[in-house]
Amino acid sequence: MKKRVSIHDMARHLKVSSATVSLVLNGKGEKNHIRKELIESILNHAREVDYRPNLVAKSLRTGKSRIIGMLVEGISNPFFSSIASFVEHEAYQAGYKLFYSSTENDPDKARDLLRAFSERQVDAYIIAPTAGIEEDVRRLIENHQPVVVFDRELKAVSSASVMIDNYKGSFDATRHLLDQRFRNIALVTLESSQQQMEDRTRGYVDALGELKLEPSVFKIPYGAEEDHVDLINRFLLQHPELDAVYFATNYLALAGLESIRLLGLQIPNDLGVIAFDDNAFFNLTSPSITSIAQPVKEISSAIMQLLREQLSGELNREIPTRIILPTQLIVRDSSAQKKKKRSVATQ
Amino acid sequence: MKKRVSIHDMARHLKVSSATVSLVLNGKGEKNHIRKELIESILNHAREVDYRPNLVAKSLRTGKSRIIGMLVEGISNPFFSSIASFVEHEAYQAGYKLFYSSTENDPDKARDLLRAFSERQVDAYIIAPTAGIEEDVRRLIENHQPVVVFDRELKAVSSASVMIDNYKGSFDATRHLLDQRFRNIALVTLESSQQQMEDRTRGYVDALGELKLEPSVFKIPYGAEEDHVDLINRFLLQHPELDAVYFATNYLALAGLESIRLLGLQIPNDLGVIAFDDNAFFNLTSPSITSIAQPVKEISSAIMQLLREQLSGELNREIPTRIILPTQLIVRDSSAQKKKKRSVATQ
DNA sequence: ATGAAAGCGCTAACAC
DNA sequence: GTGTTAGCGCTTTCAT
Repeated sequence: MKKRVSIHDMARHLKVSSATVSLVLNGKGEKNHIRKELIESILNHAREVDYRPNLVAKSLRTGKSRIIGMLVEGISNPFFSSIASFVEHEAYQAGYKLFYSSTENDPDKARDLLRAFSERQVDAYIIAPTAGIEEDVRRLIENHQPVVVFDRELKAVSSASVMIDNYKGSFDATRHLLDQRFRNIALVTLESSQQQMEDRTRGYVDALGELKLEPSVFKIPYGAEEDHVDLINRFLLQHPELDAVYFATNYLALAGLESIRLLGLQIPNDLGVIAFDDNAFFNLTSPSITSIAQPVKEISSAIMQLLREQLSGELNREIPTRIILPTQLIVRDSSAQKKKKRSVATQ
Repeated sequence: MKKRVSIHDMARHLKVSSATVSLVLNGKGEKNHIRKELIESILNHAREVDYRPNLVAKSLRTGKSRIIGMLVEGISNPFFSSIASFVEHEAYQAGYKLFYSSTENDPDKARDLLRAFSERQVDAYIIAPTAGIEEDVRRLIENHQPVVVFDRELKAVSSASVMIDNYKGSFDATRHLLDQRFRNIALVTLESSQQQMEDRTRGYVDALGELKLEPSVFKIPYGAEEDHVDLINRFLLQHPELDAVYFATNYLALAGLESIRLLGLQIPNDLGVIAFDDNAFFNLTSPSITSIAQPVKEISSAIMQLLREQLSGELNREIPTRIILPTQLIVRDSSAQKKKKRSVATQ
């Protein structure tokens, strides 16, 4: 194994001091009035021996790592993986590497990963928080670490954050179903106290409330993804009066569509469908699926913008910035206007 | 900002040496005959002040980081994100963190990331290689770094690797279409010299060859995803003789299905469809889509197994292990037997 | 215009 | 049983 060459090895070889080499390699040669030719020869030699700085040593010395740590719920969730992908791209341009990891909604794992990031001296944190890590995030902020929270509000922690307007998105979606003459609309959501899920539920309830309709909320326990289809099957069978279903998040929609297929129900005639979170495939199913799209790209840019402000230290205000982005209703065939017949029958 | 407490701070406070603290904190107190009560009080104090070791310093000292670096093509590709997710889980159990990053199939970015990993002293590498980084990977292996390559062979570099049998998977898929009486089958693939794509093409060509049928391969330039649909549209319009299409990778299938929808073609009567890489949605489209599934979970386990062998240093053989996993053909409606009429008409 | 030296926080060999 | 010490590779101030 060729031993890694260090700055000292090169200094020795060139008969200069390691300080000189360090300065030159960091582009501070000019500024420190080092001879042009010396600069040249140091640069050349470094190239020759394929010098690779040891960034661990550098980090230890400078306290910086040029790494951003990102915590998401699950990287296999397309919403998070596409955000990660956009943010990574922008971070890369700004000279940062992005390291992401999944919490699987487990506060212990989340805490553990946060700790791992902190122990590795990441320069900033992007967090889709899971309930129960309020204290840990608060501590980061108190210690003046750059932090941006997204997707879910962390109640009782005041941080820079990028959210979408879950309430309005949900209200509009429900409203759209009502406009299309659906009247018995169920919401299938997660049994979880996540703020964004509560906002979506409120939006749904309020939209129904305007027409004095009763909500019908089905809460699915978090985890146990393999049971989702069964649970939804059972729910739909127990509620033949329903004429539309609104799925509050992407994987519930997936399970729900599977369930509807298994039960042999026709969309939208037997059951209208709308889903929170758009998906490339919603355009390809028959019928295509109406959805509430989150502005993934805008969310990513907003995250990086808030992060850059903090990293550059420009930001000194005590009130952290909060960016709230609108969702977009994408109307497709699964919410096509109900035929009169059944609509009347079920009233 | 509460200053981070170091091992020295604690040593000073407890009036012992930092070495003692270090030993105790690393669980080597017993072994080094340190008094039970001293151990206790050190542990207690550490808890009290919420001591967080600086792993950067630790890494610098030990040369280890307990980090595995993983390079994938794009984390927003469900194939890679689900592998990442499984590997992360297993790595976590083994006490390693997984940091992943996307190459976007750009050799420069790949090299850059590999370098970033190496500069950060990662303990092992998992690489879905892009063409052009042979040298860099070879160098890692020469330097006795644990490396596992997956998804794509790196010609001319001998490394531990986990592959799937692309040739056979592709052969079987084509064979299946032939068995279903399709005769004019096009392959839509990427214009790329990636080994796995070539293997898939060979499988397709050979299966057709058995019936002395001519292949029809359409190669799409890499990148420019927004043009994929257009390109496929044009290809399909120029080849009305086709009765089936085989998409060589997941996002091509996505674009292809979109194109078929836009052209108003009926699957499978106008056009049979089969796709490499399964997807949760293939079950939900109408008709459902026949696919060749990669054993994602098995691939992930195999990767970690090979990595563990190398990390534990058990493995001294010169011939690196190569694991090849089978694919699975999942027959759905998009490849349902062709009706006689058109099949005859097009001959 | 360049070098010497201190030190980032931690570990491990060796003293005592 | 516990402390001393010497670095890991790098940056940066200060001296020359």
